[in-house]
Amino acid sequence: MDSVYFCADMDAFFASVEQHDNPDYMGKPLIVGGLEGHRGVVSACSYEARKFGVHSAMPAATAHKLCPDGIFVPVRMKRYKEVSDHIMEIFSRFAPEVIQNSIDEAFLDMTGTEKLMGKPEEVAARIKACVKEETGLTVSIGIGENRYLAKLASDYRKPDGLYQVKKGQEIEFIDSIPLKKLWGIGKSTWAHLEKSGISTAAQIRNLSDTLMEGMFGKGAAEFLKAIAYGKDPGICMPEPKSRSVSNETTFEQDVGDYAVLKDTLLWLSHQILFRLLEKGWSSKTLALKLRLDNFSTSTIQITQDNAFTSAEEVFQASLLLLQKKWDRRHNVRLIGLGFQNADITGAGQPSLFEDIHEKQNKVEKAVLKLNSRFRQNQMIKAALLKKP
DNA sequence: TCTGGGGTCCTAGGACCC
DNA sequence: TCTGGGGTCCTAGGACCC
Repeated sequence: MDSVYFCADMDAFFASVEQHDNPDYMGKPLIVGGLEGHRGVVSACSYEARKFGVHSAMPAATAHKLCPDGIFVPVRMKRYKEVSDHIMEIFSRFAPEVIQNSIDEAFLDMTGTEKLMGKPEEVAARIKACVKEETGLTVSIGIGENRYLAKLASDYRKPDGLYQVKKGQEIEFIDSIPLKKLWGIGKSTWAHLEKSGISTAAQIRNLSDTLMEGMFGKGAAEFLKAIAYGKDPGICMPEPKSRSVSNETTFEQDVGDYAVLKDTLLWLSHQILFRLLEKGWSSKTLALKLRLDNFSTSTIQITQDNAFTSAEEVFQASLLLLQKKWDRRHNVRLIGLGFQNADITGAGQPSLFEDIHEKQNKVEKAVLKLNSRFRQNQMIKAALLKKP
């Protein structure tokens, strides 16, 4: 039986949600994120804004220069998550297996559903109509015999696209897309390819495996070979090999004051520990990330024998890492803290003895509960306030 | 232009063990 | 005295994606 995959990818998702929620923004250049006077980048923008050259990940200042009359709004992640959950639920009505790949994108395994559901293109059209009717948003759907082709196909006719890579036309399809636009080829790989005189997928197919390996290393060579033939290089892992939880913050002005860094680490320690506990995970490895005023970035991490159990413990460890990594010669632009290699089995084995952090752990779990209730209260309050 | 925040995977080298 | 091969764990950095 032939495999059939859909990749469903929302069009300009954050910007479309904002336009839908605020009809005044419809048809206008709308930019989410990249607020004036702040350090930051554009998270998403409407197709009207793209005409000015604005795109996501663009620095705020550049976006303002290119599109001075654009409407700039802050990111409302909670709202996008709500809409995302609704859309994923819609997908699950049509597909036996839905793998969510990001907030606005999912892979649907439609293999073997044709008798029950109809031809792939017809089902895709029904999904698009359903999403449009229930959320007012458009989604582009790509269809292919593997997830990689489906992913590229979802991008092929954006926005509001529907494209199927037909059997036997995989190579032709790959060759119709500029090599540097293929998923998985970023800035560095493209620079490397160009330097090696490679600019098309056909060239990659024509080079021997040995030659490719010599130029790019085994892993990258296999990846490039796979995608040049339109094969799935492993675009989404059903079970991630490791999990992490991290928070980071970029200061509006670079910081040289140790006390400020210390305060920020205290805050970050609570954030990441709460989030870790909320998920029911545990971790023995704490990582500190620093970005200095010259934009150089480095990390340092430590692995203990036992999982971290209290924010105070995390905080103390983070201070040690900071002392090791920061020589005070440069001010700090960004500081971040994260747990690596989290144990997600929930078996986060409590130590044999009631250790000194045990009490604190209990306190923090209680605070965590309070916190989530507090958030709900805040939401309720906010909702009440909004009513005239 | 002046560069967010949250993730995942890979690589290479060192330590340590058998 | 010189020196293997494999495995695992850990670290730091890098690449890429949304």
